[in-house]
Amino acid sequence: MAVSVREVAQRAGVSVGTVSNVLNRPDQVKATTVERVREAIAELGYVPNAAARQLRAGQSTTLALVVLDVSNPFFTDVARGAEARAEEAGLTVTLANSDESGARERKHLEQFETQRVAGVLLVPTADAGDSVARLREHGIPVVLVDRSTADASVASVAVDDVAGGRIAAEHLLEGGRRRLAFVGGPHSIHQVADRYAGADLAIAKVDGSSMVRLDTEALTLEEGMRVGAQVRDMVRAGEVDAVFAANDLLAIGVQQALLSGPDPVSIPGDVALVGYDDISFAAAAVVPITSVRQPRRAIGTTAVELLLAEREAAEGATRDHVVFQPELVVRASTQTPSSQTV
Amino acid sequence: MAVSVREVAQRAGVSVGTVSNVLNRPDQVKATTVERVREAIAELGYVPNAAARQLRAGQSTTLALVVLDVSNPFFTDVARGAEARAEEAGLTVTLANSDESGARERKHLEQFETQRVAGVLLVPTADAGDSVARLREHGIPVVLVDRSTADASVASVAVDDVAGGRIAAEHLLEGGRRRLAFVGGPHSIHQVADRYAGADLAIAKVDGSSMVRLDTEALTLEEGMRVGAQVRDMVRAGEVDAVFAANDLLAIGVQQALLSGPDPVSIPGDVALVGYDDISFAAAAVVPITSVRQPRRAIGTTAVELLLAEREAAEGATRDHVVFQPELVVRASTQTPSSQTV
DNA sequence: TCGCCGTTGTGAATCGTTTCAACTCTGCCG
DNA sequence: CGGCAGAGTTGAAACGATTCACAACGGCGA
Repeated sequence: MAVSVREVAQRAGVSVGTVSNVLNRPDQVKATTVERVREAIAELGYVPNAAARQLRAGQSTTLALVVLDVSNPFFTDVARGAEARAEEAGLTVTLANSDESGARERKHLEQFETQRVAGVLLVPTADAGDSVARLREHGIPVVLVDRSTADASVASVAVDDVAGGRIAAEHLLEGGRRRLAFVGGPHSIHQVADRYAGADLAIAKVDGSSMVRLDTEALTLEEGMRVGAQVRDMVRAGEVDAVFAANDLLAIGVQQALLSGPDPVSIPGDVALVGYDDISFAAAAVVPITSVRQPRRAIGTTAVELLLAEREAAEGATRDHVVFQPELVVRASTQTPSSQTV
Repeated sequence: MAVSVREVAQRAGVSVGTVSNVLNRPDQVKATTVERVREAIAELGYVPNAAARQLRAGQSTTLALVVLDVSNPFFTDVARGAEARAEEAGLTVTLANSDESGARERKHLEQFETQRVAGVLLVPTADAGDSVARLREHGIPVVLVDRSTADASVASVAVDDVAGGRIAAEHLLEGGRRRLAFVGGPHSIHQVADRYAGADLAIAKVDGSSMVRLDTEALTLEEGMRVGAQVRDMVRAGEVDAVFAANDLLAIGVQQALLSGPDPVSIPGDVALVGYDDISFAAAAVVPITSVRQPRRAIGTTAVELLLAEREAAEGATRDHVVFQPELVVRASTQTPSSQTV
């Protein structure tokens, strides 16, 4: 059934070693021989067996990228960046989804370990520590993505979420807002906690400003709408004049809730709104939403860079920790009341 | 470096065959021996090598799912369904993204062929024919997803897009609308063409009804907004009283365009709006959008079922072609003008 | 004691590729 | 004409797990 090098060799009248050479170092083989072998390959429809190749090589040419949610555009963009850079290095990327579940994450990582992947790019859940240690003990390089870790021995690439939270809140404060609401959760997600902490820093610097925390159970549109209904009442009551949402999905949900129903509140007239991630839906919302943009593709490419470096790195050497700075993209949802046509 | 069965065997004082038996048929090994081997495995941190296993077995236990766009919720839901069913069968699913490019699709399929995957679930681009034939010649079962094919010899699972288009248009006509606009494109995507054709059937049955075709270059939010601006003018001019968009992203874009700017038109007062796919954004839009729902998870699970059947199937047997019927989910965007508070 | 059976364990062969030391040519120099 | 360099090719060993024909063992009935 299966066509192997042996048969190709026979057909072309050469040895298996030569077939292998044609496949991997054609310049070391005489042109006419290359030709003959190529023909045999075509005639027999030979396809190399990746498992055998890998067995011999000791490891695969595949990188694993484990993300928290494949359907989140943030992660798909990171994936695209990683794929592009990996391809340059002759590697392939496979995508896996942990759905924020530690158990699923562990299952995937075990799976990847049996496959002897060339490396793992991991957007870790809260309890990834053990799995990561295990992988590294077994010689599989790991790069943590979107998370700065205390452990200096494992490389990471992240975005400064504290800074992101700070610039978002500063922007609102500069626009004259004083009564902020932070929509996000669960706070066990460190990105959420960091963005909140950053915003809190900004609040602390401005007298008379305050921020109330409205927790969500997930970073979804639905949760945004749920909390948005609450926000609407608080805006009407004058308790809140600005909302900072931990991501754009929440922000969009909040906006939908604020704008729908009888007697909607006005954005940015009654309340300003800032999101996080700058997904395309944010720009395309009814009132385009100001958002904090992260260099998504760059995160992916950098993660692969770090992984490649990791493969050479000495045992105990400390690893690189790249931290990108986020950027505020200002849109209609945070125009200052004064500049607003009422 | 690498721990193999040999070392485990030595440590446990048994032969490699026994270690293999402990791993694969523990019930044929005496309990105390199992125990001893398990301990050795744990102490050495042994992890089986998937490549070696696969080389011996002749094929992997991985299914490949190639989709047009990973970030489209439709496909991620299909993937979830497939994963769930595959897991029951002891298989793993890896996800690949063709980005609607025939070249990328081909590259992925070649890659999967070298990996000797257990099967391929393919959401095909226009020019997938050759690749599919090649895979099947080489003994890799293929199931086409989201596409009914003329070729009876390859299994497929699809949704009846013509029926979907028809029920969408019928719903609009029943609501008293007569001047429809179809927003979608390119029409080389068969789903788009089918949905249009289905809507056309409905139009043909109702005197005095018409449908104008507004082409887009892609099924994206941005394209929806672009065409939406056009639609707004046509609505104001009384040329259009209903919009049927080829998918929800377009519908949302159209809605944003209709509602924003000075002097927005009213939905569903001035114009009704129907989308397709029933993604969560559709329900969560400012005016919740009526949409055609497809049984997404079921598509995924069924695709895997067909693939499993395919593996047993005789050479020349004809394959199953499962066609699901879509379902209309009615929301505020198509309330009839009469029942509407003006 | 012998033969037989079932249970448990053995180890060599196998999968398809890559690697590498060794070999064969060819042509050329001295 | 012997020796030699270099290009081109060879073929056996190795990677790690699985398989399977067979061996070892203990128990049991005759």
